[in-house]
Amino acid sequence: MDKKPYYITTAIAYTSGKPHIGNTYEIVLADSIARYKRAQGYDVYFQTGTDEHGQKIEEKAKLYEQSPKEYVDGISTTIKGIWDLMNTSYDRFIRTTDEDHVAQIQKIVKKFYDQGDIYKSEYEGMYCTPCESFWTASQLVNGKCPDCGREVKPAKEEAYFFKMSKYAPKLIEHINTHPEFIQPVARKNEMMNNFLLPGLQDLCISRTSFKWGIPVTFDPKHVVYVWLDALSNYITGLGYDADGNHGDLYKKYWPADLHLIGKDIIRFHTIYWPIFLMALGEPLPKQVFGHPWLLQGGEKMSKSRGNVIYADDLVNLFGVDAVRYFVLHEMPFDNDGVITWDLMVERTNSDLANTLGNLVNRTISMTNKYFAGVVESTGVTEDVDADLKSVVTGTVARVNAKMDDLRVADAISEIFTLFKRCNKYIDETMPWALAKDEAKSDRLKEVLYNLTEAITIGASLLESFLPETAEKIVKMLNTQIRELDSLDKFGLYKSGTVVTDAPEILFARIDIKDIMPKVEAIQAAQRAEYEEEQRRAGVTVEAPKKEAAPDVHVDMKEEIEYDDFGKMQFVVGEIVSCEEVKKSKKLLCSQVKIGDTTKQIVSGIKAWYKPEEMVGKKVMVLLNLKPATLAGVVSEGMILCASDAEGNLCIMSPEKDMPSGSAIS
RNA sequence: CGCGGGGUGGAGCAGUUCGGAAGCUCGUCGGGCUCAUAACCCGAAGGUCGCAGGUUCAAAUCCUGCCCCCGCAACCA
Repeated sequence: MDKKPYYITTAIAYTSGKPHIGNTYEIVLADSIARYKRAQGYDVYFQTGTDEHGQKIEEKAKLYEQSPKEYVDGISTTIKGIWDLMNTSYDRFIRTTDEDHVAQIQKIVKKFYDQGDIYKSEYEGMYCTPCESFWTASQLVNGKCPDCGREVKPAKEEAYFFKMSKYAPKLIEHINTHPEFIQPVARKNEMMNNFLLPGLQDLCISRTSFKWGIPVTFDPKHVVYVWLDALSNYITGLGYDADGNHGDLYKKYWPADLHLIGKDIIRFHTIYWPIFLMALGEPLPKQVFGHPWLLQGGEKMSKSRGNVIYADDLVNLFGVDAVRYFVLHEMPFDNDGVITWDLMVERTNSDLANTLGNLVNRTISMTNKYFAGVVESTGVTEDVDADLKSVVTGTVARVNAKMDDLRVADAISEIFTLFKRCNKYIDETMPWALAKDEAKSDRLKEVLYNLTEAITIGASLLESFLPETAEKIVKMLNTQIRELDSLDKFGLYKSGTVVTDAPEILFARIDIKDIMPKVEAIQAAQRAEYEEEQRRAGVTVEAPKKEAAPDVHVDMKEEIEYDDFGKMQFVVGEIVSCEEVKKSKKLLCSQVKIGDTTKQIVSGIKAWYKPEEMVGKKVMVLLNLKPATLAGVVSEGMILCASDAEGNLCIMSPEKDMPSGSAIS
C-alpha cells in the first residue's frame, strides 16, 4: 500500500541573529506534527531552513567585517545547530543561498516578467533599514520608524511591482470556498477585511538600494526582494522548475499540506504567496496555520535588557525534552503563551518530574523490590483494572482527534491524563500492602504488569513529542515503542520480561533557587554581547537602566542655516475652545486665538489632556505650517509638545504670561 | 461609529458554535499513604463568569447598551 504523502513546512528563519525560544517554538511544533503524521503512517516530508538575503544582513555583515555570505554561513549554522539540539526531524534544511533555489527564483521572476505580471515603476518613501520597511511620511512617529523608533532616511528607487490586483478576485473566491485554508479561522476575517476587500496594492518585488540578494537576470542592477525569494523556498526545496521539469519530490509532495508560520506573517502566506502560485499556475497549499507567539512574561524580550530566553540556555538547564514539553504544552491554540523561568521550573517539576518521572521510577522500583525485575501477567484481575485499561486504550483515539485539529497542547494533556490515571491506580491497588501477603503475590504481579503495559502505551504516544524520553522509558522497560494503531490494545507487553534494575531519573526536580544564579549569569553575558555589538555599530551604549530614568540619547539632526530657522513662524496662542475629534482615538481639535485671528489646530494629545483642561492654556504654536486634514478635520498649524522616551506628551507653554500672538524666536 | 481578539475563584486557561448543575492545571489548607524524585492519592476553601438591562421555566452561553485590556490599521502637523 502506498503511503499518503504529507508535506509540512515552517517559515524559514531570517539570519539576522540567533533565534530566541519564541522562534524555536515553531520548529518544535512542526516537528511534533511531522513525527505524529509519520507515526500515523503518512509519508512525510518536513522542510525548514534559513532566509538569508536583504539589506539588513548586508549591513550586519559589514559590522562584523565579513562578507554577507560568510556572515549568513555562520548564522545559518547556528540556527541549524539549535534545530538539531531540539531534536527535530526535518528532511531538508533549505537556505535561500542554495544554488538550486537561486536558479529557480531567477527563472520565476523572468517568467512573471514575460507573462506581464510585473512592471517597472518607482518606489518612494522613508526607509527604515533595521525593519527593511518603507513608510509614508504620515506613518512616521516623530519622524522615526513607527515599528522600532529608529531613524529613517528618505529613499526612492526604481523597482519592479507585481500586479496583485489581477489575481485578487480569484484568491477571494478560493478563501471563501476553502474555510480550512487559513487557520485559526479568526485570521481569515482579518485578511479579508483589511487587505483583500479594500483592494490589494501591488507588491514591490525588487530592490536596487543594496546588492545582497538574488540578481534579476534581465535587469542586473535589481535584486529580488526578500518575500518573493523567501516564500518560494516551499517549492524550490522540492525541486520545482519554472520550465516544468519538476523533480520527483515536487511531483509527489506539492501542494503542501501545512505551512506552519507565526501569526505576524499570515498576510504574506495567505495573500502574496497564493497569488504568486496562481501566477505560476501551480496549486495552492492546503492549509496555512498562523500559530500564536510565545512571549516572555510581562515585558518584551530585548537583548539590551538581557532577558531574552534562548533555546540552548534552556536545554542546558532543563534538558531537550523538558523544553520541548514546555513550548508544546504551554501554548494555547490561538492565544499567545507566556514563558518565564519560574513557569519553566514549575512545569518541569509538576508534570515531568512528579507525574511522569516519578511514576516510571516507582513502578520499576517496585518490580525490582518484589519480583527481581520480572514483569508477569497472571490474569488475576479485579474491578479496578477495568477503568485503568479503558482510560489507557482510549487515549490514542483522543490524541488522534486533537492532532487532527493541530491541537498539540491538548493532545499532550491527554497523554498525561493517562499517566495520572496510573498514579491513581497505584493508590487504589496499594502494591506495598499486597506484598505483605504471600497469597496475593499473583495479584501483585498483575498490578505491576498493568502498570508496565500502561506506561509502555503512554511512552509510545509520547514519542512524537518527547522522543528522547519515550525511548528512555521503553529501554528501561526492556521493550520497544509501539505502533500507533496498536495502542488501543492492552496486554501486548511480553510477560516475563525483566526491566532494568537501575532506573534512571528521567527528570530531576529543580529548585528555582538553584536556577536563578545561572540565569543571572546568562543575562549578564547577554548584556555584554549586546554592548559589544553596539560598540561595533558605533553607538554609545546607554548605562543599564537603574532606578532613576537614564538620560536619553539625543541624535543631532543635520545642521541648518539661520535662514532655515527663520522660515518657521512660532507664536504664542491661547486655546479658546477644545473638543475631541469624534472619529479618532487620539485627536483633540482646538480653536486657538493668535493675536487678532483664530486658527483651528488638531493635535494627537487626547491621551494626556482633556478638552476642558486645554481651554485657557497659552501654548507654543507653529503658525505657518501648511494646513492638513486629519481624520476629516482641517488643521491649520501645530501645537508644540515635548515627548519623553515612552512617548508621553507635554505642551510647551510660555514661562511668564504673554499675550496671544506674541512672536517666539 | 476602521478591522479583529480578549475580560471566568490567588495565577494561567477551557467552556460560549447548537442556553439546561461553574470545569481544568498550578498555588493554598486539611486528610490519607509510604512503593517512589519532600513524591503520589483523596477532600476543602476560594468565583455576583467585566458592568447594566432584556429574552427565557432556565443565560458564562442569546439580544441591547456601556467600561476596560491587547493586536493590526491609521489620523499623532
